Amino acid sequence: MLPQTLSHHPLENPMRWSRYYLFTTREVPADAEVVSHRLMIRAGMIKKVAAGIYSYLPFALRSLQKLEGIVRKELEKADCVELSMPAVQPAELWRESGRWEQYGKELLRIQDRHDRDFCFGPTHEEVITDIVRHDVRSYRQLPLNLFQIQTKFRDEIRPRFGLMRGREFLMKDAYSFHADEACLDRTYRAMADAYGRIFQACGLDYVSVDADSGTIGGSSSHEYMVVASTGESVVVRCQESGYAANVEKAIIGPLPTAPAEDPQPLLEVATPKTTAVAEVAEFLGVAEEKVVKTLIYEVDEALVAIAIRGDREVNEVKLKNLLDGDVVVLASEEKVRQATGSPVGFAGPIGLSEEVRLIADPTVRGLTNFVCGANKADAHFTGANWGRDASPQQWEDVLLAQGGDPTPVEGSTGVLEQFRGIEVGHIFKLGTKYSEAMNCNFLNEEGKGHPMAMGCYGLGIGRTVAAAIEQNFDEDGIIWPMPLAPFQVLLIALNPKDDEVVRQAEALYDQLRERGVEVLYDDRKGRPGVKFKDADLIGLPVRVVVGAKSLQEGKVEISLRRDRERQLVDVADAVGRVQEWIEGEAT
RNA sequence: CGGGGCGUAGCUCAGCCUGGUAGAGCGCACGCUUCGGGAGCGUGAGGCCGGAGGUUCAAGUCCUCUCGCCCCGACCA
Repeated sequence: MLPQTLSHHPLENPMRWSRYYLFTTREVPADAEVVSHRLMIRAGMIKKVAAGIYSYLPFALRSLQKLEGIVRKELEKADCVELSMPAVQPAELWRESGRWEQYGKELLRIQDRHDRDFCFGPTHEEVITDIVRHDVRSYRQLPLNLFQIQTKFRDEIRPRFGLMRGREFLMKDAYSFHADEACLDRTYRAMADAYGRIFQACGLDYVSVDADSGTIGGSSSHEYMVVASTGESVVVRCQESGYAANVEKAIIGPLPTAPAEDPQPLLEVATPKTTAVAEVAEFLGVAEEKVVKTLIYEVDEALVAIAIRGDREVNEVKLKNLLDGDVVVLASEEKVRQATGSPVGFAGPIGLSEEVRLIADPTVRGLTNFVCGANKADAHFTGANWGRDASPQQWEDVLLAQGGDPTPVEGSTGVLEQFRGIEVGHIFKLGTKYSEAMNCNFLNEEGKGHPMAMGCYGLGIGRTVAAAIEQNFDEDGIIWPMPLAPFQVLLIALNPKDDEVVRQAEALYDQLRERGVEVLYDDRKGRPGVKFKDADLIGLPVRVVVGAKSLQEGKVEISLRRDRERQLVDVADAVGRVQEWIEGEAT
């Protein structure tokens, strides 16, 4: 998308609703589940073309462009320079980085007329690295930081929630190149600051969290989460210690453990048909924390047993990173039988098949006389103890953190709270992963070649606008934060058949435009009720109503969408008051 | 990819079990009344019932296949 300015000469840009392309609806398809999706459809912002693929109608486009403007301004402050790369990319580059094979089905692969392979870019590390390696030779040219705002495509397994998880989506992506890690660290921090300013400027309640770096790879990574109950990500945070992380990544402080007991003999007890931890615990009259749950995972071809406290869950992202497997899934019934010699539900760390690697989570380390499956149908052990009865090959943290857990920050007694968020930004330190694979090198002071250190910084444009709605709405519609509002003001001619109403409304319209106010003028020949309902639905921050009744006293009514408290002001004062309010709402 | 569901008017959906004249609400057009919180009455336009095969005297309805979409689970800005 090319840069566009919203500060056109006002009089050249008449925005009369009767001539504008904005069609609201009362009804919404049953599958629009989340608020932002429903409201964007009802407010005539987006139109689905195919699964996960939308047209941005004019009203939505203005909001997207507002956000783009904020992003540009803040990135330029961070010395980040805009460019634009192609959406369609040759397979050749992706083969060079190794991702043509790695990326999987999410990468939309296409062929041209000569049967040459291309993909529709889901991200642009390869292209940018290719550009930079040709132009940059010397450390003197570094660091560099480049960004674009562009349409990307990821062939998501399951697109949903409108713009929140489309297949085609608008993203700002930036890439930085450095002579050393220290320089990368500085830019990474500068970008983190810029992101903070961007989300703050949008009026969003957000939090930045430690994140897993996923398929993009690299060392350090942070996500920016907009707090929303409909978010698809789960986040934990400790206000006291300042720790915040995606649960995929989150670590916790040591959990309190029961005091060690004198060892008891290992005893096999009959536990007919009790497979779930809760059942076992109740049947044997022990706490769930004293049960060691053992899960059998298939990692590529191998089998791995994971021992974890009975009342807790395994974090499969951590597990996947730990085992470095392409596919990590819970084992099939058949494989479980192979590993344990018993049906699902009776696995335990004692007496597993030789070929199964046992990994135990620290949550079970301090347990004495614990309960676990006996690797035998309808049987469990009591009085089990590490060392004497079983010894894991590895102790590794594979715990899924949850609210109420202690913060991992040493010296703090803080507790994690858990909430949901929408991931609107993600920044990574890539290191030299791509520069090495693709020979993106520079010469240092000694004239020696080195791969450049890289960072990459994504920000979902469409998703952020959706998140803004997700965070700012009521039962009647959207409540735009001023910085992202498609227009600042909605001016309504309430009785379009009344000549005086029209005359005054037109005059106000001209005056507002002359002062550079972004105003949508509802000049439609509709009934008042319809206009009010539409006004609430589309949610522009400031509303000005010119109606026959108040006009008889020389007044017009102004209100904010946020609180809808109406004030009558003299016609002559209206424009000034509106401008004051716009200033006040500008966050 | 596994499991479930849906394709009928511009939109949201009924009708399908139990085969026999194509429906409702909203929207749209026209008229009269109404006119500061999605008006009332009347009239009207609008459909290859996703597509292809089959069963049947007869298929929106039953069967098979296909395409598309959606929901629940494994991916990510």
